[in-house]
Amino acid sequence: MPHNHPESAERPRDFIREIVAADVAAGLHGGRVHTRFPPEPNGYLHIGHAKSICLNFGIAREFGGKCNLRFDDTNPATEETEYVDAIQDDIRWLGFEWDELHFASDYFDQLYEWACVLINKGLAYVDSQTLEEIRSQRGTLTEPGRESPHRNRSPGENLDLFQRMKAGEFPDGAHVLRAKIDMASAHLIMRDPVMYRIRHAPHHRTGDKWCIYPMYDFTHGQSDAIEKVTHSICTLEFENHHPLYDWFIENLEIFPSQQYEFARLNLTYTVMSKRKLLELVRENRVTGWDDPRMPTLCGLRRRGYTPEAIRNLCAQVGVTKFNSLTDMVVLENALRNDLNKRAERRMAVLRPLKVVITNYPDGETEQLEAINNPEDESAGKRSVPFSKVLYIERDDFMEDPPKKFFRLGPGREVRLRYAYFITCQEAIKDDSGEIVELHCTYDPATRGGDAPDGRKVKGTLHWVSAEHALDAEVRLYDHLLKVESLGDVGEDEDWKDALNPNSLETLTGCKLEPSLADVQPGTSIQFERLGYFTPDSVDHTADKPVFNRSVTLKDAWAKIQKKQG
RNA sequence: UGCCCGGUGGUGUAACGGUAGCACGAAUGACUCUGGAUCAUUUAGUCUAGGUUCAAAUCCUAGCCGGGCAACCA
Repeated sequence: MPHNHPESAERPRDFIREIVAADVAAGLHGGRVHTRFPPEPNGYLHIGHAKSICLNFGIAREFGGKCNLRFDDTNPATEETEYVDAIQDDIRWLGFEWDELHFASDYFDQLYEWACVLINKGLAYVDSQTLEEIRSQRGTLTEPGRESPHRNRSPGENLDLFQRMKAGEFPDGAHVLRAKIDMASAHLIMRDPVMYRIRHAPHHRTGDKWCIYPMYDFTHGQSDAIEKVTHSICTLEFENHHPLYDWFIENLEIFPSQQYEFARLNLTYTVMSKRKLLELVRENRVTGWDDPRMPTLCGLRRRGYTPEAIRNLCAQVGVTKFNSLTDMVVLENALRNDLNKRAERRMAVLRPLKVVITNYPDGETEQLEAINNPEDESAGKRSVPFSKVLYIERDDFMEDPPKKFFRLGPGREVRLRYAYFITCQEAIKDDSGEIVELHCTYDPATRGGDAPDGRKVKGTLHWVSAEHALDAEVRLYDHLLKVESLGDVGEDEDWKDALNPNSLETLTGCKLEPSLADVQPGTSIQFERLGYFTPDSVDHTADKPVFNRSVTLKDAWAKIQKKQG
């Protein structure tokens, strides 16, 4: 069976795209492809949603089709306009634009009519039992359920009751509209599922118009049908709903949208449940939905992640029905790969150690030329001031260095990047024995960083001139969780005990090279040898710079230490 | 115990009855004014047992393991 899609040969393929391609080839719906992304506006989008967004919008783009954004807003208790706005911002930021914007709540009138259709067909009835009664009759995994005493009410009676439910004659919970399917079905979901419940609650869009609200199952497929969605792609937990999805469409005789399920994205060391993320926000475990430790799109954005990196991750993980757990390093690598090509380099010292160049003239300053991005010549060059007193990273000096430590130690010579070779002559300590300052000498002949005699050094350090340095706060982020997966947490334990207590480390008194004064939020910069950083979009000001670490650079020395340590 | 869906190196995936491939990780080496990047090499896999077939990761059967389902949530 040959594949005749040469135009799509290089695209990432997956089982859903193959189905779509086959449907197009077969001329289904005239070859039209229409998808939708259907978030519930009860929280912010996270990177798991990004996978769904890339899939749905990506397929539409690749097959010349359309993709709608539809808010699945059938539960007035949890949904808010704040989320509606944020979700749209995040989708656009990720790089996608919808063809049509819809709200399931726009279909409430149509849905009500369709409920009446089912009542008239004898396929739906009003049940007046309590929630507990209905629950107790549902049966178990192995035993069939029992039929409600109201199951055989006449269509006329049902219609009357349903209209009065809508008219607001009854309090919450007094009645419910149920589909009349099969209380003995092996599919629990088919045991007369609830279609409508009474909720005297204002809705973020329809206000007080309704006091009955349709359930997800009685909304989603029909919304797809109304919009003539050809491929309704959702995550695995809706697989069980598939027969019901089809049942409503068939019995209503409406457009036959087809549902397909794929596995949601799971990442190590983080949580992807909206409920849990909301818990972190409400309990102030994080500063908000956009806390840079959060896996939300706004959190990742503030952290310094780029849309490209997130889209690349989604392409790399693929689309399957296998319930997988993707290593966080894949995401981190996607960011490094993107930023390595684009981010300009600067020097910044996070934990400063003072260095005095004893043989350098007092009061002199010279400008040294530095390359902005070795991966991109068009990024040009800049000058960096050098003077007698500098800062280097505390980690770059060891009093008693092991063999594999290539940096500074007593009597050792290293290169200061773009500047000079220096040799450590003396480490000055305070009364408590802590090293407070290094005295070094420099070799004037090595200006720029090369020795005319061909002498080599093992290490190159970043540095900042003390006199010219900018003071800054730098926030270092680590995993939200200290365990790979919440699946490792026992059911009797509080999942929040798995939160990493060291997920944020705030450093003050960091020293930046002066050119960093101009960096605007939204820009990613590599601090050489340290990682990629970005000004914090909330707290950064020119007077008081605040940088977030997006991701570290790969660190071979740290790896050696870890292996030996 | 019922129903639905899955199981390919450490991780994520490809192979559509015909050479088990790719990426990430890991390891080694080269190069390097970032212990970054880059380049090269290596590592390691079809859940099990039967069956069909010239040929099975792929089809069939059974088992094992994992996920989901008993909200008036989505």
